[in-house]
Amino acid sequence: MASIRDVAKKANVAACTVSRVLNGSASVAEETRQRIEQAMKELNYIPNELARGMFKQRAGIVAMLVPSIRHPFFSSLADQIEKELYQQGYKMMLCSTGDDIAREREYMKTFRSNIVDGVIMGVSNLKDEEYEAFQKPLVMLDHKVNEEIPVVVSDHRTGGILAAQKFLEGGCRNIIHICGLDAPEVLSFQSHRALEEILSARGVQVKAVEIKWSNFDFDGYLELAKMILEKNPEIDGIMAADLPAVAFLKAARQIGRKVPETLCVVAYDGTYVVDTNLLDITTIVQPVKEIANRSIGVLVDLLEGRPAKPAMNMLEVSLREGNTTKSRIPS
Amino acid sequence: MASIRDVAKKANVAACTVSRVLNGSASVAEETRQRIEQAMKELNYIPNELARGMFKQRAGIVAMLVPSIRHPFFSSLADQIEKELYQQGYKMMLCSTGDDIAREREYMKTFRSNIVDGVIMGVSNLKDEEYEAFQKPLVMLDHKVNEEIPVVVSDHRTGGILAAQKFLEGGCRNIIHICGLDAPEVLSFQSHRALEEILSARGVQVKAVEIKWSNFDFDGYLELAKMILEKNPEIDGIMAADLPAVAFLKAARQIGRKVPETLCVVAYDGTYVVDTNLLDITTIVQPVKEIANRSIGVLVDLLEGRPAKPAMNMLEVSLREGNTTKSRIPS
DNA sequence: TTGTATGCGTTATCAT
DNA sequence: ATGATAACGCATACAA
Repeated sequence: MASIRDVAKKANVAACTVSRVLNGSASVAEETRQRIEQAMKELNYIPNELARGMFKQRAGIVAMLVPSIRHPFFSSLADQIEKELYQQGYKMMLCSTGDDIAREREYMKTFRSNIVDGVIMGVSNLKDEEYEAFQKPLVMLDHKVNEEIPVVVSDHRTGGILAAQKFLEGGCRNIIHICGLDAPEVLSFQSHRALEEILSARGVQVKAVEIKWSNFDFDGYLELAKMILEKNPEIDGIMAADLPAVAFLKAARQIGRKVPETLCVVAYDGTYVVDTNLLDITTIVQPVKEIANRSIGVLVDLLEGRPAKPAMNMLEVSLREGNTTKSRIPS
Repeated sequence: MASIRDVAKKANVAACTVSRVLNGSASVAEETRQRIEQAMKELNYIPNELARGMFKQRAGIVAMLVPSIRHPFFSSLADQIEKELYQQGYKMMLCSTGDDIAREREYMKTFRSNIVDGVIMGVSNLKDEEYEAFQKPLVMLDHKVNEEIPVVVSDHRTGGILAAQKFLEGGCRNIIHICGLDAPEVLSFQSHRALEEILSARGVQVKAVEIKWSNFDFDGYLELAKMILEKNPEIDGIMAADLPAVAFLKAARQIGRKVPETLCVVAYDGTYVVDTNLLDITTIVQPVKEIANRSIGVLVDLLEGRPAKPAMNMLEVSLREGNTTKSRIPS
């Protein structure tokens, strides 16, 4: 690999002059510039970004950590984030933890070692102190650590409210919500709070069933769904992320439960998994594009030392009405 | 950020002694080691990988370039590749081109600048010379440049043969194959060759319709499918990647075409998009895990200077039989 | 066992 | 307009 000094030698100048041509950082005589550009071409020279990064204390890379790259929500989000980063002149390093705490911790350690400039955390199973001890710009998704670290999150409370209304309209009495872990800092759990608040006030039963996102095994979801529906015939409403929601629809069909007549299903996320389904699924849609845009906006501001925006960034969800829920109670 | 010299100062030793403790590269007195480890802890020291990489001429990062991170096939593959890389001690940098040639070229340039050690090319729209001029280990997916650059590819010819058999069994007479571009170096086109060879020998019409992978817009696929089915009522067989295949199934249902009675559909890839469908879709399955394993095996061998394996790595596809095709011609 | 000197490739500062 | 020098943080060869 040709270095800047090889180019300098070939063009009969000092290395720093080559550097000046490279960066346009100072005026160089036209004739000298030509010689240097010629030499760069002949040597097929490309600057070493490692050395550059070392000098500038900046790698030009942002890491994103997710539970699974395959997961449709995270792959859609990562796709958008990469696009945003590209526009801002950064590269993305996408890593996945498989929801394994040790791997998350290990990656966080790697990220501190100057290989990346900042991190988007799409997974967060460590203790708050560990995020607070991270000494670089960090943006958390769906997880509030404290008042300092920026967080980008969908308005899950509204998501829960919208879903609750659908269940009420459908006259449902026994709801199961397939969801993530319950912890005060896990903001997506707000959807469950809202659901429960509204529905139990109307005497509707709501039960949470916790699963891990990274157990991203559709057949497993399908078995779970079948088991739940068979063991609990009184269940008449399901809220779940796109993938488990689809699993319930498939399970319902297999055991002969009619949707939406005897079972209402609301999917949560709105990835292409709902689009590709033959049914038109009622869905709470997270604004993936806006999440990506806001996350990178906040992170790049931090990276480039611009004034900080508010730490809490909440974005609107929307309801897409399909026919896996009933619009009105038949009277 | 504490540097190795800060640690050295605190522990009253020279920097190289700290380095020795870090790497276990030479014996250090037990008491000295303790002092150093203590100092590292107190300073919350983490080695600077940029500096390390600069010295070692190695970044510990492998790039993967794909047309779209969202695409279920590529996100599944990227997920596996990341796992394989992690096991081998490398990080992955995942980038997408949106099938834009300029972006692919730009990324290739970035990848040469010592920021990554090698590249997995999941997209390849440049001229062969550009890949040949790349001076680092490269593994191409589905694309043969020459006899030197390693390529990992599914046995698409067999894929085409398996599909052709299904169409023959179903008595289909007019097939449409939704596929990528036709070029000698694009190996996935072999499936089309095989399909045509076998079917036209039996007097079955086969027509190729080219689409771009990155136009990853399900509604667009759906419109296309509806248009094709309505304008060509004689069509009785479809082969397409998972996503467009599902679009055809949805379109068929919308315009009242019966599957598999009057329309057979074979999906190609076998991502979870077919799993999540309510129908049981006949599918040619690419061995994603094996592709990832072989790709990284070959690449890491190159990176670590081990003897090169054969350049051509072809992996077996399999048929998963569903009920979007007929098993026997009703006589 | 430990320390000194040097280089990896780049760029900023200061000098000419 | 151009060059010499030093520094970024680390790891090696060599010396002590």
